[in-house]
Amino acid sequence: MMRIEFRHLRTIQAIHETGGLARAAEQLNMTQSALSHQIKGIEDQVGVALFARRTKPLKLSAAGIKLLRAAESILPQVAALEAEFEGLISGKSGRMHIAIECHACFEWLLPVLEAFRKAWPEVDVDIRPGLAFDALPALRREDIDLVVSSDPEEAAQADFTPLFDYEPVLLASSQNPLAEKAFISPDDLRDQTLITYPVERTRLDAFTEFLTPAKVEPAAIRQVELTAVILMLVASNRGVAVLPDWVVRQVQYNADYVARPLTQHGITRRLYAATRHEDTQRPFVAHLIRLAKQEAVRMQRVG
Amino acid sequence: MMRIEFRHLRTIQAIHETGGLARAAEQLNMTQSALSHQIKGIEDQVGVALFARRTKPLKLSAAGIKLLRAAESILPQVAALEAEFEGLISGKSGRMHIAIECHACFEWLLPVLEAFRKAWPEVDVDIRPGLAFDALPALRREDIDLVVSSDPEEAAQADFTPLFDYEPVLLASSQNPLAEKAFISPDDLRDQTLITYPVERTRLDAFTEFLTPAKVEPAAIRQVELTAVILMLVASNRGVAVLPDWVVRQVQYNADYVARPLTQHGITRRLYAATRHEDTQRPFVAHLIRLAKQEAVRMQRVG
DNA sequence: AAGCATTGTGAAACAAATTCATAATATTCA
DNA sequence: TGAATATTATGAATTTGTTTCACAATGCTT
Repeated sequence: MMRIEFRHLRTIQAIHETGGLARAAEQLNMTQSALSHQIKGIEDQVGVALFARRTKPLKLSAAGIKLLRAAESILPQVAALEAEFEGLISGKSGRMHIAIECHACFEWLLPVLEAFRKAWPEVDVDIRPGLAFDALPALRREDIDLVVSSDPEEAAQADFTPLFDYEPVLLASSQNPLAEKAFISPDDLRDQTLITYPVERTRLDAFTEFLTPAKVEPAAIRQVELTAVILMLVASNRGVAVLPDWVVRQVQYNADYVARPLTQHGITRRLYAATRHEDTQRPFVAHLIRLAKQEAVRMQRVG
Repeated sequence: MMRIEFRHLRTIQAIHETGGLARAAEQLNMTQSALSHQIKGIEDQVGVALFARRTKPLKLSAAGIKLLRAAESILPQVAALEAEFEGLISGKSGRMHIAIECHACFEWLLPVLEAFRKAWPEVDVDIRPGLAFDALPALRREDIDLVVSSDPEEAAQADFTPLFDYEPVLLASSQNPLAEKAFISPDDLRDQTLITYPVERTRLDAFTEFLTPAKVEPAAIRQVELTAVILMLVASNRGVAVLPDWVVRQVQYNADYVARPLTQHGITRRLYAATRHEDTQRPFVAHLIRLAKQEAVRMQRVG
């Protein structure tokens, strides 16, 4: 059982254009006989005559005209699709869905994406919230294409490209007694309210790098979504927070805060872009990572 | 070299709907293996991965989604086309392009077509002017589907179905001397201006049935397109005309005209519907002819 | 009516899609 | 983690569909 196929649409269009089987056949690189068989094929299948047969230069019948109209509407759609695929192959277009484990990174990432969109207008860019946890498996299964993370995992078959180093620092109101100290020790937080983003402890530098190793628990924990709100709460001395130095630096003009290193010599963390191995070298992926690094440098200078 | 085919569109849609090769295969009455080969086929052809392969219930990739979108747009168009063909096959739809050799028939045909359009809304109805001459060859080559004619030709392989008989009569102003006569002889027109439709003499009853056999030429001939204008000119005694009795009857309430038979016993002509032999029995063709006869009967009663 | 241009046809050759059987791989659950 | 289960992949054989070749048939032109 033969159905209408693209071949038939191309054939009917070619016959109409050239006004004859033989010429159409030439245009399609086939024999005239093939086209004759082909037409007979669909006519038998759909049960209507596509051409007026009494006339010699074959002429479209009413049904044939309907088919031609369909061809004229459908074939360009397919051509457009193939052009899109062409873009995917040549690397001009693609998808760049990003997950950020580092909660504060949102503000840094936005200008990066803005620049990226200008350079790669055909790439479909998005930040996927909600999968900050389990981002690496999602990366592997192609739910997303890039993860901003500070925990490179050997196991995950992904490339971790370093973006920039930062220092998690303690941010406290200048009214807070801790403002007196030159640096902060874990014990200093026993009687403090710690304000964090609403994510697991294992994703928070304050715990993974500082409190948990020292087995110290703060007096209270308060979870807040927005960086701006955290800063407000700290300013009014309702708690202290651990944030990347560059976040702090961007608000330091405000005298209500003080920033202090964690431990005597401070802690240094490194942020990575995790990508699937086969993607890392793709032009627009590499470009996004480059832009991200540049933005990081610019950001460090703000201080 | 394999191209994108409808089969691929149906496949990707089915896989998306059912969420798996095996289930999609069942829906399409194929084996899972066939689908696996099939998608491998297009992927090789278009050069992009349509599915994320690391995951087990196969999931569409960015390119796959584009293909799915195309499928969702294209497949309904094809379905609609096939439905149209279905209509053509079942005889509910079709084309009914009509040529009228008989110039006066226009007014009689219009109400017929009005009724016909209501009964067969899916049939594409039209009156094709301009090919009043050579209408029978056009019928044979399927340029048109029905010819209203009063000259059945044996040669033309067409069916001539009688519609109704009429009598061409002479129409003259009541001021005209001919109004005194009980019937008209060819010689009576020697000193008259004859008003006719602008077509060849061989298509005018006045010549073919009356003047030409008698080798009589009127004093002058004036050609006018519209029946209403002919009537007006006759009323103001600017000439005489030969028109079918039923045309005359429709205006006879107007005392300015008189109608007189041609020759002592009058001339009788018969109008036919010519159709291609293979079409004559098609339901909507037969119906149109029936409607035409009915309208003719109704029209004769007006007098 | 003859000649030319065009379309149609059947058999053979060719190309492609599908199946069968089974392997490989991912996911789930204990 | 490993066994069980579900899902997809693969190769060879088979089936199905398409194209070609050679020539027949038909319509068109003069």
